[in-house]
Amino acid sequence: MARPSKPKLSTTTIADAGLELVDAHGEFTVPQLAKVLSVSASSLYNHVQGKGEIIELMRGRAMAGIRLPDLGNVSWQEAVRDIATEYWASYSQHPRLIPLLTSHTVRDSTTLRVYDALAEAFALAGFEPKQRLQAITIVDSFVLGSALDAAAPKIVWEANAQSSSYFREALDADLPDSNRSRATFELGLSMLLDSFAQQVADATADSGNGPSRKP
Amino acid sequence: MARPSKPKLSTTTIADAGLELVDAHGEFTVPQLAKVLSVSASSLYNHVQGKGEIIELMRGRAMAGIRLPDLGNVSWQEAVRDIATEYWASYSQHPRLIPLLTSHTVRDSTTLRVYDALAEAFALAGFEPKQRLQAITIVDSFVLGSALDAAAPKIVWEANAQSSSYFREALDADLPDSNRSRATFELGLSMLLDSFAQQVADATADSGNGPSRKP
DNA sequence: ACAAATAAACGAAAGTCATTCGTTAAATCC
DNA sequence: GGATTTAACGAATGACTTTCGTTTATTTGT
Repeated sequence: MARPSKPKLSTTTIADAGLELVDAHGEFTVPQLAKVLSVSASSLYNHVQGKGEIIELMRGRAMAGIRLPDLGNVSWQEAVRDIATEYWASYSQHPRLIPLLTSHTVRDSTTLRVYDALAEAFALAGFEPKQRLQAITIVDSFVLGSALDAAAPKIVWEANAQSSSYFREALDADLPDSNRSRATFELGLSMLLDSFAQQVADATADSGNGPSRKP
Repeated sequence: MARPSKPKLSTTTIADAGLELVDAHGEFTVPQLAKVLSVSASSLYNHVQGKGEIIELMRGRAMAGIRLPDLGNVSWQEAVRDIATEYWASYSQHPRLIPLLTSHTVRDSTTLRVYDALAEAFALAGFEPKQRLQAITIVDSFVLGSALDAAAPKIVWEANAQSSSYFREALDADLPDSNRSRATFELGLSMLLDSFAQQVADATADSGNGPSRKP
C-alpha cells in the first residue's frame, strides 16, 4: 500500500495502542504494536523516532488526565496532597507502564508541570530552594514507590517457607479489596505532610530561617 | 571446546559479571555477558534457565551484603531505620539495576528476610497485622522510590523552557555532591519514623488497641 | 576399575526484535 | 499543475534469546 487517503496513524493512536498493550501484557514490541494498528512496523517510523519516543508518548497519555489545584485557593498542604494524589492515580491506572518509564528522562510537559506545581506549593510553605528540592524528592520518591507497589500488589512478595510468622500474618491480613494500595498511599502521604507541617512550624518558631529539622 | 576440567561458569560468576555490565552500561545482553565471561552464549544455559533468572541472581548478589540488626538489642525505631537504610544502600550501590528488578517478583531469600525483619520490628512496636502490612508497604515504597531517584539523580528531570522559577531554583540548588540522595533519603525516613512513633503513642494513650491515626 | 549417567562446554540454527532504505502514491503547497 | 512532502509498504540488516545436537570430562554405581 502506498500513501492512504486518510492517515492510519498518529502519535496519539500509537501511544494509546501501546498503552493497551502494556496494560495487558506488561510490555510491548514494535511488531506487536504494528499488528494491533493493522500497519507494518516500518510505518511507525514515519511518526516516531524510535521505541524510546513511543514510551515518552505513553507517559504523556498516562499523565494527560492530571488536574492541578489552584494554588491560590487551597493551603499548601492541600495542594501537595492533591498534586501527589493525582500523580499517583495516573501512575496507578497503568501500573505496568512504570518499569518502562523509570529508565527514561522525563520530557513530557504535563509531568514537568506536576513538579512545577509541587515546587510552587512548597515555596508557598516557606521552603527555601535546597529544602524545597528535598521535599519534592521525598514526595516524588514516595509516589513512585507506592505506584510501583500498586503495580504488583500480590506478586511483589512471594513469602517463602522460612518467612517469619510476623510477615506472614501481615500478608494474610491483606484485603482482597483493591483499595488497599490507595489507602496505604494516602496514609503514608498524610504522614509525610504532617512532618512537613511540623518542620514549617519549628522553623517559624525558632527564627526566620527556612524549615529544617529540629535539633 | 567440550567440557573443561574446571567449570568456567557458576551462578555467582554469571551474576557478578552481569552486575558489572549493568553498573557500567545500564543494561546487559546474553551475548555481551558471554563475551565478558569468555564463553559462548549458549553455555550460560547450562547454569541458568534464562535471562530472567540472571536478573534474579543479580538481585541476590546486590542484597548479599545486607546486615540486619539484632532486634533484641535496639528499639523498633532503630531497627526499622537500620533495615531500611541497609536495604536502600544495597539498591543504591547498583542504581541502574533497579529498573530491571522492578518488573520481577522477589524470590531472593535475602530480600525476603528484609521484609521479615521489618515485619518483626513493627510487630514489636505493637502494630497489628493490618497496620503492620501498611507500615511495611510505606517503608518499602519509600525505599524503592528513593533508590529509583538515586538511579538517575541528574537526568530524571529535564526542566524545560516553561518551567516555573520555583522548580528551577530548587534544581539549581542541587549539590554536585553525590550524598544528596542519601541525605534526602535519611530525612524522609526520619519523617516516616516520627510519624509511626506518633501513631504508637496515640494508640497507647487512647486505648489498648493497635496503632492507628488520630481522628 | 569400568560402564553409565551427568555436567559443561561448543557451534549452528530458528524465531524475534528494532531500525534503515528504497519505492509508491496521495496530499499539499506554490 | 508541477514539485515537494507525507505516509504507507516490503525487503534487508544486524542483534538478541533460546533450543538443539555434539563432544568430552567428571561423577556415580556396582
